[in-house]
Amino acid sequence: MAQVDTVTRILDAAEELFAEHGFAETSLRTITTRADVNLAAVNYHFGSKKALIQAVFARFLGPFYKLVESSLDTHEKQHPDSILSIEDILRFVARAMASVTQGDRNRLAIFMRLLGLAYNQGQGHLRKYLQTEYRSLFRRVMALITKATPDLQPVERFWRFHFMLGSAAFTLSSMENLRAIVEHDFDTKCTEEEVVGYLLPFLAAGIRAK
Amino acid sequence: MAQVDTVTRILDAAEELFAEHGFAETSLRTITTRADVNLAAVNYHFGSKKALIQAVFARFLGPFYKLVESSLDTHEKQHPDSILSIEDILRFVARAMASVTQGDRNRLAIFMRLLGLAYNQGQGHLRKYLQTEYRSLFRRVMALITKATPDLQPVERFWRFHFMLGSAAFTLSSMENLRAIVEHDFDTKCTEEEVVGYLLPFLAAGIRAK
DNA sequence: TTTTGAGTTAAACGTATGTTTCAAACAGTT
DNA sequence: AACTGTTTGAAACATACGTTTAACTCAAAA
Repeated sequence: MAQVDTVTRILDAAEELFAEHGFAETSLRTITTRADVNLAAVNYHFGSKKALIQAVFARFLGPFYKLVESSLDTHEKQHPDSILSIEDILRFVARAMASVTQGDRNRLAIFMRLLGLAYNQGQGHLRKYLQTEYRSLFRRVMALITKATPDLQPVERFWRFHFMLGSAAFTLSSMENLRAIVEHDFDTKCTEEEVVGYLLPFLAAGIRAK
Repeated sequence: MAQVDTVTRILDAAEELFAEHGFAETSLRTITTRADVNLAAVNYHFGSKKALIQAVFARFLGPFYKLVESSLDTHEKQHPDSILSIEDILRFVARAMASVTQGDRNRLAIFMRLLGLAYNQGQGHLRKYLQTEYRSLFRRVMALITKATPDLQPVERFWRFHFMLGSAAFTLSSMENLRAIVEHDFDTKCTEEEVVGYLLPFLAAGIRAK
């Protein structure tokens, strides 16, 4: 075993490069060079490029999944019959995300960009993967949102959920660029937390519209 | 000159295929085969694949830009001192978009996908092209939004604007996929207009939050 | 000490890509 | 009909890609 696990080094490099350039635009040679690892290592450890992409995802989504689940579990035990507001739900998710990406500032942006890419890039094998692996979490959150918005038609709720997802994925994934613009145009710096602080009320008001 | 202009046939094919599979995943051979045109035609007429992508984009951008500008011009002449509501502004933009894409689903999707890519693909060639080409229109729309939301802090308005942009870009660019899910999960079909009809109130409520 | 097996390495493989070439076909003009 | 500039066509080119191969390393087991 090397100083740092070869598998980990590959995942770290792939994570950054995928978020920066997209999947198809990032070659295994670029990844293995950045990871300082032999080209064949990817196919040896992961089997294929597709599998590597999924592994990059799994490394985020696994902990994220468990964190949301467990925090919802403990909350439901402590407050068995409470109905969470939209803001509460979003805070649960945001807290899990912040916790998973903690340590690396760029990691939230990377996570979101990967999510965005997964949704509308490639021939959808990632979306399929996401939907089958994380269906139960999706359903659970969706059920909470349903309780929080009882007057909404199911189809419209579905769309509004994805409007929220889109806002978050798009904005947070290009947060660096946008923050640079803010600094240039308004002479102000925005922390990551501030942006999320702006985002959540926007989302909550949107899903409650009319 | 052929039955239908070679250049047009290439653009049509590229448009569809880009929207369906993304840019890197669509080869010139696939495009030229679909367009029933010789492989070399792309490099002859456009110079390179990059230039083709920009040309596909320009075909939307030009008319869209002019349409928004002119419809805002005529409105301002007819109602010189009126203040547009957020809904009004969004409707202006949506109407121009619908008019440019003229009912073709894929065209709206690719327009949005290009927009999204141009925005957060760091050093992409599309980004510069978009920013120089779009700047004055962006400023004009932003000024209208400012008048419609006088109580908002400039920085927060900036972010909310991009939250809106994100919702639209993300959702509409993966509309095909999402509509398929809706059809499967809710046994209902959604027209493009219905989705936009869901979207606008969401955005308006979001930017007016609190 | 020998054997074993997972891990690494450099090189090669086959394929697909964007681009270039240059001759042929074409349309318009003289 | 002959000429001219533009467009098309089939083929080749150079390169980059994901993947595979086979020789090698080296620590731990036998």
